[in-house]
Amino acid sequence: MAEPMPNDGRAERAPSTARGRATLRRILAAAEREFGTRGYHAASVSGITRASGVAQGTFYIYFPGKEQIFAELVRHVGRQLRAAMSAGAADAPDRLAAERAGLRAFLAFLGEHPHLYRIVQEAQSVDETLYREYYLDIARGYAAGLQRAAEAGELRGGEGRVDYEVRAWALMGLGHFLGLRYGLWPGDGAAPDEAVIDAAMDFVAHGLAPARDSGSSLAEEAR
Amino acid sequence: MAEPMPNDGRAERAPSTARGRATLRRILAAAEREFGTRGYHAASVSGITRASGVAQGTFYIYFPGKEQIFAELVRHVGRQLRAAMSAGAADAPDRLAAERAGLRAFLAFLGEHPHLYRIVQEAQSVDETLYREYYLDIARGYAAGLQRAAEAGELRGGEGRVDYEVRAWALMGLGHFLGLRYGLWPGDGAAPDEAVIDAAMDFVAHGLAPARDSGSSLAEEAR
DNA sequence: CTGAAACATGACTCACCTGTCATGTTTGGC
DNA sequence: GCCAAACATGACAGGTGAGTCATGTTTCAG
Repeated sequence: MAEPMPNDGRAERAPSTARGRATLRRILAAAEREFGTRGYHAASVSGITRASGVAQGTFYIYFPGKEQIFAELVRHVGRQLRAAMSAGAADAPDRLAAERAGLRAFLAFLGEHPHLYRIVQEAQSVDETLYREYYLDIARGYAAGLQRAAEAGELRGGEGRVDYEVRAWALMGLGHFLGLRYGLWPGDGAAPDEAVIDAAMDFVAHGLAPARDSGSSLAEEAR
Repeated sequence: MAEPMPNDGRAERAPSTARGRATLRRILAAAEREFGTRGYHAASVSGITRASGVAQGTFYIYFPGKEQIFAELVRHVGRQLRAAMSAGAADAPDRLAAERAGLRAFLAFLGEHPHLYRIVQEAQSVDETLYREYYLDIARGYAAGLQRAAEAGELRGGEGRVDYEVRAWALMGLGHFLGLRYGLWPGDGAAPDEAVIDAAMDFVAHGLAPARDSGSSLAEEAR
């Protein structure tokens, strides 16, 4: 215990002068570029200070260290992404339409800001807790929304809390991987987005099982 | 000649003596532990050599550098994971049952070897190409399998190549995220795996859309 | 106007790590 | 049993980058 904690005591405070606020903004902007293009480990604090035209020591007036500014950026990108998706899904007539609009907005965001999403993903190796919280947090609201929609008759009902949570994670994973494949990785015969979205929503809405309960093999194989 | 080329000419060769093979094995085993527990960047070649009881220089007899042994491990873990999933799904009666068995095997693998999957995921920030190839490769086979199953009437048919590819990516993402949530991240009210698998397969089979006909999903047309 | 607090500087310290190389030691084919 | 090739050693060169600190400079409330 009692290890030398570098980032102790002094909680982060907002700068109190206009000059301070401007400097902070420039540091954050430079950090976003630096982390986004070079990745967490290749990025350097000196790179950030150089790019923002600020001295090495100035950085440490605003952040205890490299990890903390990174965490700040991850949370910031998360807010942006959610805002974009909410905006996209704002006036959908029902929940399935909202899912479609959200997926479209997500893919669009990745296409426009690939380096921002990269920052979020890097959190996985830089600070697993941060990454976990990022998704646990989204999942909570997501699952609740799905349950509400089910109770409103817009989706098939689940059998319990777990069902909605699982669906939320399934949908997040689905979006994430389609985002990787069609949003971040160009070429390789990437299909036009609308076709991808149609195919994805067909799956989301109806699943893989053959049409109608033709009594086919819904094998309830035990263990 | 005499240009100082770093990792030139000499391709990686298998050791020709028993001693060499043993040393290589020990280095790989230590590297798996080192990368798996500390992560790529915190891991060090010196850590690997120390843990394997081998001198610093010996490492470079077998690998050109840290990145190369990491890539080797990623591919190795990939093979293990696929083998485990194939084995799990081996005698499934139909494609949906195979999906269920594969998901179960995947979650089990993560639970048993969390640090191995971590290695694969780290590839994302260490060598994006490696990561991309990992999934593109799996997706190819996956999509083909889904298409075959659809043509055999075990799944709903898609409208074209894109549909199957999208489904493959959707299913990989679904598995990945359920793996994160229920395989790698303990606590937080993680549900028992069978319940998770049931919920996941219900979604995979039927999607989210409300049942159109009045037929309750509880009615099981047993034959 | 003034002085204390906020902000800024950048050379420097310290820790760490990769990859090399000159020098041994072991192996196994013949 | 011999010897060339394979394998092994570990000190070290060379590089990087995070975080510190003693010393300025700017701001703004009073």
